[in-house]
Amino acid sequence: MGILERKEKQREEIRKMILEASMQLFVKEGFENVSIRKIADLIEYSPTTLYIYFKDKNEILFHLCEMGFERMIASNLALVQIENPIDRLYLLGENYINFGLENPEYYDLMFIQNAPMKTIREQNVGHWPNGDVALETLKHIIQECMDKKLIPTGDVATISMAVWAVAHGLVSLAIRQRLERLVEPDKVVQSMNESIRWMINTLKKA
Amino acid sequence: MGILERKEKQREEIRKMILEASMQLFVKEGFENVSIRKIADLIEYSPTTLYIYFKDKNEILFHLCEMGFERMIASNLALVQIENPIDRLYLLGENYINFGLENPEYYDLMFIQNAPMKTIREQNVGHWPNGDVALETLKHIIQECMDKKLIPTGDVATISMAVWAVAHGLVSLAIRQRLERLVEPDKVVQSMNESIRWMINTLKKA
DNA sequence: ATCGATTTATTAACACTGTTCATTATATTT
DNA sequence: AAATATAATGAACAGTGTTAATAAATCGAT
Repeated sequence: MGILERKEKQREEIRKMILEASMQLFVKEGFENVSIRKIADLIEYSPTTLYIYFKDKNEILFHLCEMGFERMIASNLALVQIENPIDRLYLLGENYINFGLENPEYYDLMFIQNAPMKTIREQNVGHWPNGDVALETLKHIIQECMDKKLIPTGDVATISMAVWAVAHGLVSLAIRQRLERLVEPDKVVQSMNESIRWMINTLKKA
Repeated sequence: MGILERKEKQREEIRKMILEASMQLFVKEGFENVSIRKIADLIEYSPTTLYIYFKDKNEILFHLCEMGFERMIASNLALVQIENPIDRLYLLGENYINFGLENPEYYDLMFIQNAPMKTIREQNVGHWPNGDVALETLKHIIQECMDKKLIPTGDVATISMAVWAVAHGLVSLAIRQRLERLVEPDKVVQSMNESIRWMINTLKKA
């Protein structure tokens, strides 16, 4: 049955072409400028062809979202060396914030936009491979912090939620220009860093 | 010059008509279904007429956003009675979260969407009346908490940022279905409450 | 009251968007 | 070679925000 395999391979290759063209548009012109027609133009296919390889635009955005997570996970890789879990937690947070500020378009897709979640929900097995990996990293570090009594004990999910919320809150308010109402625009990043530092410090003291 | 006044009044009345129709669509059919054409249909004007009264759609969305803040500010009014500022802070957070969960569409416009901010930036005097009022409330309570040494001291803006970030992080992750990855969907709200409680407790202890 | 100017409203159109259907072209199987 | 399955397409639907040109109504001054 080598022929079916080859067909499947060809199919996968075109899917890859579509996703790469999408990503090219995405990084160059931003999220809003990724349209089915523009992707089709880039790979010199007709717009309707994309619907043979993907259910809809949301599915394409979902894969772009997963690519974003790959980047983030890669940038977290250096953290395994740090032994003190609370230092690791702090650096994870720093990494998260830097990633968000440096890749606002990816961040948008990963944590703000509805589109990727729609695809996940439509798959009856709600698969989110890379997203879940990133969350597991957080939970693991939090668990380690609690095991070593470095932060107040509690339910892992609950505390992970709180910590994630701080980081996401800061990043999403920042990239949506809401923090400029609290401090001057050119001091937003600095204030964000002070905020998490203050937060982690109060966490440690508690 | 009573004639110019009357003209201004008429103009303001049509603006109001437009905004009321927009809000009607907004609360009934949600944010995505507010289109220039639908608003125009509702008030039985042509779509282009709206551009005589508003610069663009963003400006209409900005006003809807302000209406959202009015609701939120109104629901915060009961807080002035509470004397202990940390209790007031806790209730403010609770209020914020409840508002977000009960009015996700408004919340979206107020804290997530770019559109209203675009209008604010385009006004050379970046006016955001109701948004700023809401932020002042938060800052004021934080300041009072610090004055009475109920939370660790620091820059008001920085700490306000951190506190806002927790609340906004929770709400925005919730309404964008991201928290369902951390706990089961039907336990999200409960976990959110536990999260802020844990957070405020560690704040108090520190 | 009429003329000219200004304001207000509309029609038509532009340049897009995601998506579907019917049709054609290509490749595979019988 | 004919029949069948797959892949690709053009045309179209139903919508989006927005603008330019045009018509209608109102207003100020003669």
